[in-house]
Amino acid sequence: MDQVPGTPSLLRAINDRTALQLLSEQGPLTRARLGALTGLSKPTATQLMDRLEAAGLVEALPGEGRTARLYRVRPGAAYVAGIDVTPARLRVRLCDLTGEIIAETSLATPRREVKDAVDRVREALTEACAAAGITVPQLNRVVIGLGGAPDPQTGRIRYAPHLPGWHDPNLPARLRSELTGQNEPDPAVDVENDVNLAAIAEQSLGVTRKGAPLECRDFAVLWIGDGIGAAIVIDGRLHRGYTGGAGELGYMPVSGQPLTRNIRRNVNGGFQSIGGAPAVLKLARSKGFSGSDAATAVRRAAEAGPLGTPLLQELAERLAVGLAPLVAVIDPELIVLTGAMLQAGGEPLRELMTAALHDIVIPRPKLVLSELAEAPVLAGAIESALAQTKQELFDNTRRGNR
Amino acid sequence: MDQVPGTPSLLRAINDRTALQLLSEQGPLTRARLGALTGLSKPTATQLMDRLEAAGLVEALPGEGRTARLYRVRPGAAYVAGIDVTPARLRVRLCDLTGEIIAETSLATPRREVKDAVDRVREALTEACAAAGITVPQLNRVVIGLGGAPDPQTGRIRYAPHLPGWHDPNLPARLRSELTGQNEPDPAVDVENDVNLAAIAEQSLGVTRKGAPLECRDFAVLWIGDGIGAAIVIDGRLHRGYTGGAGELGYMPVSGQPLTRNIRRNVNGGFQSIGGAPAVLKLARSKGFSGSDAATAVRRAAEAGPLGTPLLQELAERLAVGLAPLVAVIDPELIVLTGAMLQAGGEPLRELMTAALHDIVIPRPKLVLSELAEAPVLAGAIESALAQTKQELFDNTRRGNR
DNA sequence: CGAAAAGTAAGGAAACTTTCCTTATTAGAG
DNA sequence: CTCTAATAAGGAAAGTTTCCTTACTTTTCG
Repeated sequence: MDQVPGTPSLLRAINDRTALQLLSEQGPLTRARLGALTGLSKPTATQLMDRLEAAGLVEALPGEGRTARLYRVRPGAAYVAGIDVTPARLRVRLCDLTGEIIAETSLATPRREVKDAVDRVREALTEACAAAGITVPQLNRVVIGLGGAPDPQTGRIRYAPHLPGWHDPNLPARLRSELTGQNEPDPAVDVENDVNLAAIAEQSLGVTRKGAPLECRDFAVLWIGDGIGAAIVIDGRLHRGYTGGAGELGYMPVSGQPLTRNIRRNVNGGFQSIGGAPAVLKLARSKGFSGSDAATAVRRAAEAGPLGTPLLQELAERLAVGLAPLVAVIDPELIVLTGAMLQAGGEPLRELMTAALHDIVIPRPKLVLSELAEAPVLAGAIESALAQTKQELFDNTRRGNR
Repeated sequence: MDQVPGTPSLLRAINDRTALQLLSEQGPLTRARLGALTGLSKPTATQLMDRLEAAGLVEALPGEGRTARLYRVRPGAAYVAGIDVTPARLRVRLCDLTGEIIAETSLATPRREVKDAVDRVREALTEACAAAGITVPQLNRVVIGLGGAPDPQTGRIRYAPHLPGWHDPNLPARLRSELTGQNEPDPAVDVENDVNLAAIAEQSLGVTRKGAPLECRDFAVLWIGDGIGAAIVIDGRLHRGYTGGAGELGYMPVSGQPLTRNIRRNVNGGFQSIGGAPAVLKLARSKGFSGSDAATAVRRAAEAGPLGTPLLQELAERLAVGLAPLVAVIDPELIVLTGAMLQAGGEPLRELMTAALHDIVIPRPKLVLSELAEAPVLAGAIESALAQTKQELFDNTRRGNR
């Protein structure tokens, strides 16, 4: 039920909101242009800008004399951080409200030392903030991506046996309260599955973004790197699932493999036992391709022309078998392929996978390679943090001015 | 982007809309009560009622003198029809705008006579309308449910080999233009998958409805009767998939079965070859239960106590194998079981399925039997038609009064 | 110098709120 | 049983908020 009555002040809230949205999407705008885009009249647009400027969310670009003044979102109105957690290290990226990167650092995980996750996050953030010339309490939101899925009910992180130090059941609460000193504001902290963040990145910056030739609001992302995972976007929104486990295909039973029972105890079986890195590395060796890891071996096969086809064909068929249930269940318009192994397989693997998939299920989604070569998880974390932050700033403006 | 500028008349549209929503959800209301529910003041609520009454959408209940007048949605402001298409017959239900059933008829399909689908729909609707004392052009919307999936792009019906006469590629267009005479308005016609309609019925009237103990906005419906199908509701909205094939699990490859290639030619294999009616009937016979159809055999097993357990256990394990990919992909909060065979299996089968499913996938959704014993597809068709019709009436009011 | 664009001011329209008044019903006291 | 006071409904008038239109001034640029 809409508890919000349609009172006139609701209008201003709506208009302020769309104005800020437009400013952050389309860059600097004049008052007149903003009026045209929102559908509001010139005087109203002026009032609106004055309000937003007074609230500190918007600033005028320095202009000479009485030329049309350009306004933009004030970069320093908020800062956000994205963190990509892998077993080897924590990568941190800091951005201002416009999405400009203001610092990027990396904190390696020392061998054999299992440090508390909260301490490591604090350390990493402090270092990055120092590099950017701001402080941790100035951050509005921190989004942490990792190879696991936080349960929305409990906050506990599941599916992440490879990340020691991240299984404290109070982790979400502690991250929200122990990052800063006593009297300083705490940034909001979200923990999110890394593949989900990659999907957010695809939707705001990648192949499915607005305006791209493959723009779409219903798609899946298949990530195969060290692990296997999928993310699902439905109607433009990420679908996490009730326990946060949507798209966790690694343990899903697949055709051609014997059924694994007592799944919570058995770590083998399911899709990962035919498509996971160890299985693929073994397959590659049996087909005559070697490498230190599966992605390397696959890359060699993809670059070997016809010689690599037997390996790629077998791999494509295995992956299609894992993708088939996803296609039958949600019938996506598009599946974006990413992660080290799929990137390594490149176009040859993509083509073979498409053919193999279309042979075993009835819907025929397009398969495309991700174009986000560089740090999709970090990019998604930043996008997610910015989206949330903007939302909050809009709402605060509204409340403050009522 | 919101192209609608936040002009004051937008407010009235919003308020009119929520008012009608409240009236149709909560039954007759006084002006004062409506004001309280919407958060609007008394005078505004009065104006609003006057507008809606003038537009013919609302009427005052006859009241004596100066007691508080009760207003309700005017039943005759719109009529809708739902049709459940099965190979044996067409069932038609007619309702007024308040959802009251005003007629219900059935049209048997003559043997060996493949009549055009449009003709049969027209015939069925004409008969039902005559019984209700209205005419076909008075219908605002007709929703047709059948065991197949219309492709949203093309409108063609797929996955429905059992319905001859329904494969005309122009069917959607013809249904929209050939049901009435030349100068009469045509009702809007939607063709929808029957399991999807059952899911809509669950959400508005069944176990997941608002206020029910198991209310939820993310769930799946598993339907096993003559065929196998699933429907997926995410964030309260039905997910149909890009080609309309979401939840078509029948042809999905499953663990323990050999992979079926060239799926568009081969009609065997996949989930239906272990969980479909013929396979289950065969299984039942091998376990000593007979019956004219699979549901009957399963019912006997469910009523046989421990004697039936071997059959039910095997059946539960098969169905769990088919459900596992759905759970791994979307991680629903709840799965509603319905359709003749699952209803026949009842609580014993549900329990065994729950245990079998929890043994092979990590998320543990609740499995519940549908409580909609009577014609869920028809109920869903009516609900769907009413929802759409209300939407349209609201918008018309807005436009008309602007 | 004149036209176009940007900013500003004033008056008006649409929607909602608050406040007050009248009228009818209802409950309780005599 | 009758009268009176409280309560609730309906309605009218005045005031707010938000936006729009129109008209005017200032500045830039051809």
